[in-house]
Amino acid sequence: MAETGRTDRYHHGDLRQTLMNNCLKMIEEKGVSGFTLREVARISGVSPAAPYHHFKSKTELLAAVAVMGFEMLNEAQRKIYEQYDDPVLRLSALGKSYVMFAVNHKIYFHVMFRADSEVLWKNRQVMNVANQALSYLENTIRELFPKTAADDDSHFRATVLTCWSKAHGLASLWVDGPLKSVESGKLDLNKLVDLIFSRSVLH
Amino acid sequence: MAETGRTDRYHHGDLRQTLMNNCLKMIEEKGVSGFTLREVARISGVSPAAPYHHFKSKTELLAAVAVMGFEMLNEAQRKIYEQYDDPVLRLSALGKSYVMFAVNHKIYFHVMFRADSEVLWKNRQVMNVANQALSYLENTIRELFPKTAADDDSHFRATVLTCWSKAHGLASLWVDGPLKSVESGKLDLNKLVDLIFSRSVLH
DNA sequence: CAACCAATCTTAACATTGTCAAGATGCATC
DNA sequence: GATGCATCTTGACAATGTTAAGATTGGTTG
Repeated sequence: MAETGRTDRYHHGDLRQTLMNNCLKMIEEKGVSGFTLREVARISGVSPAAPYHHFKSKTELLAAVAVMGFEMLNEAQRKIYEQYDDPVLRLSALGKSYVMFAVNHKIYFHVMFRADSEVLWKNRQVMNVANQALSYLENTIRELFPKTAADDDSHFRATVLTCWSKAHGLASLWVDGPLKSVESGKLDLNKLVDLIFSRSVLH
Repeated sequence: MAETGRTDRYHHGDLRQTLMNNCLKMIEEKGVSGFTLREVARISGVSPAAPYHHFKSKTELLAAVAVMGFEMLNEAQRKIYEQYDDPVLRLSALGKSYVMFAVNHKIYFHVMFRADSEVLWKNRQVMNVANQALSYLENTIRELFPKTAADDDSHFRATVLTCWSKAHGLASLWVDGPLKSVESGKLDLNKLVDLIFSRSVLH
């Protein structure tokens, strides 16, 4: 890999952002497990210890990238949310948007849901921003299942999860490998997503 | 961790199996990313280089565990397949079984779909055994969408993927963390799975 | 029974990694 | 111009994945 991001000799300027960018670059080339703090530092033109002034550990760098990814996802979901009025249309559009985000930002999706998840989901910032992403889906479905006073909302929750599961499952299978090898490349993702989310999504 | 599996002084007997067992034990305690070849060797009462006579690399140990997991999943799916005659009932039972496998064998599921997937899915044995797991689902859905001669089976494929996605998505969200923190522990998984797979699964 | 052989295990070493402590450097502020 | 704080470096540490070369074993063959 080429050296990137070096500006001065000593001080850097925006090392934090540079590290995150080169982290993504490296994961793209070598995979999540091939990602190395030392090499990211090397590529950023900085000593192995430098990143520790911006991130507490290797995992926290990944967490920061994950947060960035969730913010992008949230932004996409928000746009969809505001674009549609009809809850049903909105719901399928949200699902499509979710899958498309995963496909168009594989590396982010990897880091968000794959890399070291046991540790990742203990990070509060990650949890908060992930919760926000979920809220768009919840609000949309809430309109379809208005909460009655003494109703336990298990039906509501189940619907939220069904929708989330379909989107997340398809995204995971597509991005994480199985689908690529198992179902080969014959499938048109666009058509597929349409089919999955167009037909009575609620059931 | 305690020392386990040591029998003789030099020769071991079934080191291969011992390594796989202790690998699972270690992942259970320290997570996938905390898993270490050297410590697995240590726990198994063997030198750091010994595992290399049974697995080409650390990743191939994980691949072997993944294969074992898929075989267990296949076995479970096969039983369900033979237990039900009606394709619709069979379908929802297969989905339920898939999720239940993930929940009851979290560590296997982790290794099968999480750990180092970029590398894992290049292993042929993994691909084959994963394909077999998929076949139960495909055969069941095929009965519901009989193949007409010149029909492109995009509808069939989409249905397969919808079902797989729902099951895999729910399993992933449940096992991998997000659901635990985001939706808290208020949900009864059994009820949930019933709800998701009982209502017109095909749509 | 003895000699051999292939499988299995060990010891020793290598480069690399994540991380930390101590010190150097530069920017801003008084 | 001196001071203080954030930022970066150097140097070190233990741990890891992996390999090469040699020791040990049990089974097979003469």
